Amino acid sequence: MNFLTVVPYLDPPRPLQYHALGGADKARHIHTESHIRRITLTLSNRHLGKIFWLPHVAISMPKYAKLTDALSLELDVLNFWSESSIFQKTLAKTEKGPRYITFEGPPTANGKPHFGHLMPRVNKDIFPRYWTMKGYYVRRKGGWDTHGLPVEVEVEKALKLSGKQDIEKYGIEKFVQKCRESVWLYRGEWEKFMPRMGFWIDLENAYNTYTNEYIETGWWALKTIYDKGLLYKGHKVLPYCPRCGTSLSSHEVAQGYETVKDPSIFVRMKVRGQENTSLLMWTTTPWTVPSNVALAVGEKYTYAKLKVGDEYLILAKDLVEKVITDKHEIVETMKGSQLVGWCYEPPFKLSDDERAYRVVAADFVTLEDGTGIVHTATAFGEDDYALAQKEGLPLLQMVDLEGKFTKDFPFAAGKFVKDADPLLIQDMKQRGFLYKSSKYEHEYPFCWRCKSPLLYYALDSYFVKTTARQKEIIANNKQIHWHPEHMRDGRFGNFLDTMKDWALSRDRYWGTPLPIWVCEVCNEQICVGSRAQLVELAKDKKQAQNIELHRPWIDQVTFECKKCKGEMKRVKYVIDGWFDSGMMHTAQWHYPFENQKLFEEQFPADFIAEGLDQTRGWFYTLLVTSTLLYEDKPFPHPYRHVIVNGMGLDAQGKKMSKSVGNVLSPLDLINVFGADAVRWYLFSSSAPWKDKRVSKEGVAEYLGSLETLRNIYNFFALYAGIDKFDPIKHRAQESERALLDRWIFSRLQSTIQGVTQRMDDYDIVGATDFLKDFIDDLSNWYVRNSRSRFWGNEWTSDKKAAFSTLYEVLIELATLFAPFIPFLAEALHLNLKTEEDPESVHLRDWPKTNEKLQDKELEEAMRRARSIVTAGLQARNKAQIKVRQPLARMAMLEPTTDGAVRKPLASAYEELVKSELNIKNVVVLKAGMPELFEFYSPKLEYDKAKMGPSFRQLAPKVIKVLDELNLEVHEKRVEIAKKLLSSGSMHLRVDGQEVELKDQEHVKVALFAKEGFVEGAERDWRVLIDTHIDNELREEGYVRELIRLIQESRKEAGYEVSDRIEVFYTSDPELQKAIEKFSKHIQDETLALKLNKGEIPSHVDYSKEFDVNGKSAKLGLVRSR
RNA sequence: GGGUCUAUAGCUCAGUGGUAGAGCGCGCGCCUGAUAAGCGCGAGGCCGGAAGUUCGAUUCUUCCUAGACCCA
Repeated sequence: MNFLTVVPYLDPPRPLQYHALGGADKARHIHTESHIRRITLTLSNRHLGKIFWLPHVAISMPKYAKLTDALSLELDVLNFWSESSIFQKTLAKTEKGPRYITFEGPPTANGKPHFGHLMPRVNKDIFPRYWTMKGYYVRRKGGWDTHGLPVEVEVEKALKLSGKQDIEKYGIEKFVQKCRESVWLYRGEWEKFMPRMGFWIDLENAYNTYTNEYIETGWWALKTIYDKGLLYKGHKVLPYCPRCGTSLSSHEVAQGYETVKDPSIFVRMKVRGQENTSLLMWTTTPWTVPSNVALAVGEKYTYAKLKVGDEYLILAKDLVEKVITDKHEIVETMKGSQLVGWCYEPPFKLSDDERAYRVVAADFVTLEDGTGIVHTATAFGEDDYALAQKEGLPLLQMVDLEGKFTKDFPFAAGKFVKDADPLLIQDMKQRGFLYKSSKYEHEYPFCWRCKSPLLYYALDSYFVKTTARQKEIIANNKQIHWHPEHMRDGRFGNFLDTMKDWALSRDRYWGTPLPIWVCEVCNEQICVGSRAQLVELAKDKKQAQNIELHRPWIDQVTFECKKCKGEMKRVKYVIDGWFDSGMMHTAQWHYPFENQKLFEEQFPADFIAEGLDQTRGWFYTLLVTSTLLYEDKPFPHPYRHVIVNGMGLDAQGKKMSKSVGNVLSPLDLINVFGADAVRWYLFSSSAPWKDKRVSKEGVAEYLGSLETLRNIYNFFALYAGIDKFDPIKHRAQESERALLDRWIFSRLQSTIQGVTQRMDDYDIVGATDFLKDFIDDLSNWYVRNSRSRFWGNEWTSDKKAAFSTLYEVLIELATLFAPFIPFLAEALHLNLKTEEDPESVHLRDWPKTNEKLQDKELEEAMRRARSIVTAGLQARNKAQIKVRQPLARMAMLEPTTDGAVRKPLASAYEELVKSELNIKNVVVLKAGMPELFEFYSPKLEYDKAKMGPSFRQLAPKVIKVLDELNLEVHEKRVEIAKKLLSSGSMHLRVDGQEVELKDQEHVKVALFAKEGFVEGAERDWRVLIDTHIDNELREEGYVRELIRLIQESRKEAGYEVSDRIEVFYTSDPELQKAIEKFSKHIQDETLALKLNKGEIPSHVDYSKEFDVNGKSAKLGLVRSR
């Protein structure tokens, strides 16, 4: 059953493959990757002459093929998916089903995919796969974020342009064209990366934020918001680069902080009406002093009036010692609130406004630095600006957009502000306003592009009045299920609580143009909400008909003002790119212009996923736009569940960044371990929202379960292949299933239940825990104990049961694993499925728990059996008797802890325990049973603390007697213990007096392993093994050892599992006796047709001398034909 | 500077108001018709630091330190 013919040569090169013809299971793959240290070419002799080197050629995958190399497996599976259109088929299958909605947070394809893109995408893949298998139709429309400043910046770099002047010189039209091309720079990489990681997404129908349709929906939204009165023009203080002539986004500002020394000046502000008295103000930006309009104080703080020399200075009392180094005395203290309303004389009086130059209260005043009296220049700080709004202060703007003083300030007109600092300081000093000056070290933002110091600048901007709907937005958020939960009221909730209006406009080129036209004459304003409206209003309708909605073309469209017949022109702005991506819930469908039904069906999303850094980004913009637009829709929208993933850090826990050079590309990892391994690592290592220290070693640590899964399958495949197992023909009836079979089925049901529950709760790591536990049980208990059941020659009902069970478990397990590791799951399924099964594991239905097969009692009983085995192995370990040496008997002490009657080991489990521990008989001991003392020796344990109160001065003597009794011979102690247990008390004669000691109260019978026995314990089980080895046991031990040695030799000789052999041997006489006695058994076990005693002939394939439990033997093997 | 999160074994992480667990790694041993596997045992931690609440704190509170993210 081959499912594959040719695998295309995918980038990067697949590893060289050595393929031995004559058995796919003998194939070995060699990687050049360093993680595989050992290269094994242990091919059997027969194959050695037939090794072919076949670079880049696929191996076809027969039924029950051995799965070895994850990379070729995944490439094969990718090929299968694309050739058989499996993704499309999963969609077709569920088309009539209920809807499960996800949104794709669009990436920008002008950067290469990195690890930060992989992390949310594995989450965005697993849930759609899961819900699809549950019968839901999960449309997975892709999307591209193609607008915005980052794109412009990339293009500027590429064209070596710097700033807006350069761009305009270059030509906006040409520039915009370049932007449009630039966004697809790495599209090819993205289109390779996403499928390679196993991410199923519909890229053919992906939305794209720069299309006219997408923009039109944006316009519709803006118009809707405008009509609600929530779009307005205002001022915003923004970090601004005077050289580039643009404001910077917060992200850009964050990149450019540097520690610098700025002047630190203390300035006297002379109080009006008070002789010789000044408020002492502090600032680190002398150039803003001319624009000062107010001083801010904290109402609650205490301020002190000082006499310094012959003048009076006022500042916060707590800062006096820090600031005033001259001799001084406090003459008066007052609250900040008492200062409010005072007027003062500034060094530069440039405003005639009577509201200027007074003291106001502000809550941003701190006593950290300065004087507690804060310089307020309303045009140059966000706090200052807000204060001006609140207090009605005038706006004094002495600096132009190039960062130079205007002619309104003749003293330094035309000078760049930073250059004017020394002049201003000098001037204030001369005129007696400067109290003192020094240097101050602090963090200050610089333009990351040109290194100019940024100025905080009040600029015209259009705003969305989000604060008008703050209550609704918060209420909406309350209904959203955040994972982790603390996001809702923590980081995200706090952000909503301190929400500010959204500064929407950008004085840039490549973005959705703000659809507002303003009359040049009368300032009449129109917000356009559609292309149709644009045409209707345009002077040149033909021009507007098919216009490209970007700058510069859209700027050419003008209207005639209905009021004054003047010309209306579009404002020059484009809008924040975040508005685009935040509108994807609607704009991806070009709603409301088309797709009405589809939109209603696909809104809101059941689930979205993105990184923690999107808190203020996508999570916020989606929520805000949706809350503002859809006031009638029930909360929550536009998403119900959101999984926030942490960041990808390097192995040292540092953020990955290009400049540090610690970036690990996702493909680097995938090409070493495969996508399944990377996915499994991300799913199972820790909760999604934890930061991940990503490294090859880290991924390798989590390979365990996957390798075990592959090994289980390979075990099955080996025998299924040899015996030509047919799942239909050899299917065992339920009644034929053995205890172990019923157990693993029950465990499987519990696992299905657990995984389903966790996945329904969006708890991925919880789901992987269930899967890991099951894999462990399946491998270490089911397969381990069932091996011999797969070996028989005849199709007995037990063999059928074993094969059927493991087969059914594996195929169900592949189904459960499918959303997690889609490749390996698919490969397993392809190898296991019958004609009746769907062609892909991803077309299967999600398993349902079959309660009939679930038996909690059975699972618990098996746990007991396993505990006993563990305890038994522990005892063997202690006694230093290996498992291969059979032992006569073992005893288990039935647990009675907590008074609860523990279920003993049911006899059905006895065989399991016996074979695992290689022990012939098992005895169950109950407390109080006389047989106890065949294995255990009793001692009397006493509690000194209780002796005193009961026996007073006799107590020490009673203790002494008890100690002596404990030194008696075993038989004597048994006698005492029996008496105590049967009568509940014991009588001692001490100092001529008779005392009675009560069982449990004064003394207890403690049990210790009798000589010749060794104890082991696990959970509440105690187990004793009889270490006595008689001759017969010793002989059996020899035999078992010998069998193993022959098996090992067979392997060394390179024989097939089913080859018949002939054995030659010479040995120690004692050993020889045993061999003769058990020859039939040895022959059966090793497929030996003959055991020849005597010298090893020279023609044997293999011979070696061995030490068999201290006796020497020499073996020689020949294959019989 | 502010907010949120994190800090537990060498590594990656669980966990609990009663002084701690898993997986991997390491050491020792075992098993082998799963062999690039499998099993058992063991060593390893004053649960980031300090203070408080409490009979008792790794767990709750506060502060500090370090890291991450977001905001300034």
